Amino acid sequence: MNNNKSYKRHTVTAALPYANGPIHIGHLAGVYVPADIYVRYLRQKGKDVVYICGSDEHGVPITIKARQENKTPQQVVDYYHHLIKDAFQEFGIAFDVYSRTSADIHHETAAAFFTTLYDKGVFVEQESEQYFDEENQQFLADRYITGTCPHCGYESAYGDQCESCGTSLSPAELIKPRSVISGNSPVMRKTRHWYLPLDKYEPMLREWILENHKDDWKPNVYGQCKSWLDLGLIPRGVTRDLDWGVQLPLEGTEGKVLYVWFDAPIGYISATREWAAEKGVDWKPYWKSPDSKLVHFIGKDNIVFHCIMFPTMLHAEGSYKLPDNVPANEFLNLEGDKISTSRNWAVWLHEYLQDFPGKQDVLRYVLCATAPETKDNDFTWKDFQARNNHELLAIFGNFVNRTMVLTHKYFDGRVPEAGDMTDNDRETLKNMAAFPAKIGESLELYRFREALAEMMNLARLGNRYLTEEEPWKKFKEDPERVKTILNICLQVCASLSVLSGPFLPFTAHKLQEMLGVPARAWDEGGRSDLIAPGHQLNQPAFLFEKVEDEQVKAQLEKLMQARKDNQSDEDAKPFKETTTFDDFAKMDMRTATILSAEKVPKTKKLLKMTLDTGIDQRTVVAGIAEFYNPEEVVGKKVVVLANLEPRKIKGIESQGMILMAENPDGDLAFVKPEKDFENGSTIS
RNA sequence: GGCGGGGUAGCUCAGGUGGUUAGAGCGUCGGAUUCAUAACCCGAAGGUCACGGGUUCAACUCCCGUCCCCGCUACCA
Repeated sequence: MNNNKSYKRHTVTAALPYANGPIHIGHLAGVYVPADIYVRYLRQKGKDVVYICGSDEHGVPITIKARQENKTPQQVVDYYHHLIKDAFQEFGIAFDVYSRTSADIHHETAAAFFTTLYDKGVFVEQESEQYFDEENQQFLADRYITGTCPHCGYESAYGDQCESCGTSLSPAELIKPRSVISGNSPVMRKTRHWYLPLDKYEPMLREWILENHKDDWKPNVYGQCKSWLDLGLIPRGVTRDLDWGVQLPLEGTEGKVLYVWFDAPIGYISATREWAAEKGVDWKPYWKSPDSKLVHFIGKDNIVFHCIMFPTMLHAEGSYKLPDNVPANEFLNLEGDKISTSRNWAVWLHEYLQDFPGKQDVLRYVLCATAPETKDNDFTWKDFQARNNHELLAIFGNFVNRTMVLTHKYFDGRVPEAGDMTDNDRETLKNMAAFPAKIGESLELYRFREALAEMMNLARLGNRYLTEEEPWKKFKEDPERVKTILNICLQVCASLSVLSGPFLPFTAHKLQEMLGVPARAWDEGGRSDLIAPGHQLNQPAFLFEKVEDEQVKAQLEKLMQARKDNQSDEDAKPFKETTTFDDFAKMDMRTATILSAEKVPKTKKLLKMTLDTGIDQRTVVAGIAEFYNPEEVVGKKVVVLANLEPRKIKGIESQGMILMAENPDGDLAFVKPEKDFENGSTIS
């Protein structure tokens, strides 16, 4: 049913990297390495395939970064676009096109896409109130508003999230909001936006995903989609008030752009158009013809966009086909911790290429072997070393080297002719012939780890055969026999040079040069006549070198340094701005005793408590349930901010706030008077 | 709290419409070997398949409950 043979062409996309930082091993293992292996395999199968990627260059974070660095957004994306593009290229990720969303062709494509949907009446138009900076005459995106976090009191919280306590916010919740641009307090003003009514397309999505792709999508992808569909979809805004991005192609909408999640996936289409124009072919069949297979490689954080929103857009547009598969991977950790750009806890591709020149294939191998296909996985440098030294080098490299050295020693590097075959010879050749189909099957099911292990089994087959036949013992009495043995070993080497291609392109090429054989199609990989008798081999050279302990140690030290730098940053949480005595005096803080406490149902963090303040009894809700059980809290002496404006939380009115101390690890502890004062005592 | 994914040998992972001794690679130990980058090859040890119930002639595989990890989501005065 999903046999690749029934498809005329393949359109393969890899998630567009966001151009505000470099690429790290998590991106590679999750998306680019598997996608690259898949594409190289298809190409070797002789398929018509286009491999699409590019930089995602719009959105608010880039404009913020530009402002911080005193640059234009274009300068920021130019820098990262080239850094990313060059690193991919050097690493051997063989995109047919690596485009960018700031390119003209993308602006055109995305605007036209929007117009088509607009003309079809797909969108819902709605007015809402948003913060507006009067001095600069512009609406403020969530990230452009800063203010005091209502939760932790941090004074530089953003409109969408507080970076101090991690709470997600909406701009209206911020206390004392300020515009990041002018520093002024913004005002609420009406603005108009366009929404994609995902709810209307729910039946289509249900049938397409839940019924048609029950069996061929990965469980994590299918499950995530089902979860979204069962929760019920709601309209999603596709426009934003911002001056960086694709302008809305409508009259009177200056200052409005497409929201990035609408804009970015269209980037796949724009990139395809760019490629097609250069090549002089028609791009449309790659996206619109039912006999094209469309596959999106992404990480698990992108599932909803690629399985729900983008397909809805394509469907609503009307002339596109929907993706055939979205093989999303889980996440890769590094030395036991989450990879984090802001904490600099990562192995950056451009740094790896510097530290390990010429070792692209080693990283490709390790990342494929430990790819988080079914669950999160951990990358460690020790594992990197072991896989290089004990697998790539000891099994693959060593087999090739043994064969080459023996052939040079006994036959001056000329391929000997095979004579009469023994059972073992025939068995070995028969086994070898099965590899292209076996590996290919795994690849077509997106089981890259399995496929890689199978490829290595071919090298194992060679090693076993060579050891069993012991040509170094037989050469004196029976040189004719040795000719046959080495001929067979060389055929295995030649097969390896074909079948390792998708996984280890640099190594495959090097091996082909060493053997003096051309690149071959995938299905020729198991043949026993890939290298002809009498053919002169080149000198043997090592395919892989040992990774030494010192190199591993250096990488680990680099990471430890990052961790150290990071910790010292965190410990030094800066003081807040100076406040006035008058402001302080406005706060009425009292000692109180907790009379009763219970967990608020259906929440993880909330505790509902009754306090005796000495003056009254009141209800307070606090987010401390992760640190205190209701039972252990009762009877505790606490300090409460008693004149804080009451607020409803989960339907319960909270009349005040209990003062808590928080350490750098995020642990909470009650603040309480040192002596056991009666309830209602004032704090000043 | 709701939802999704996952918890299988020291490590990284396969597996199964329920059925003889639960698999692989790496690591460890032993043997054999010397063509090879002390590598290859052979063999062994290692697992109450997270935990507790249930269904069954039979469960790691199905059902119920619990715990732990990751993600999405709600919540945090």
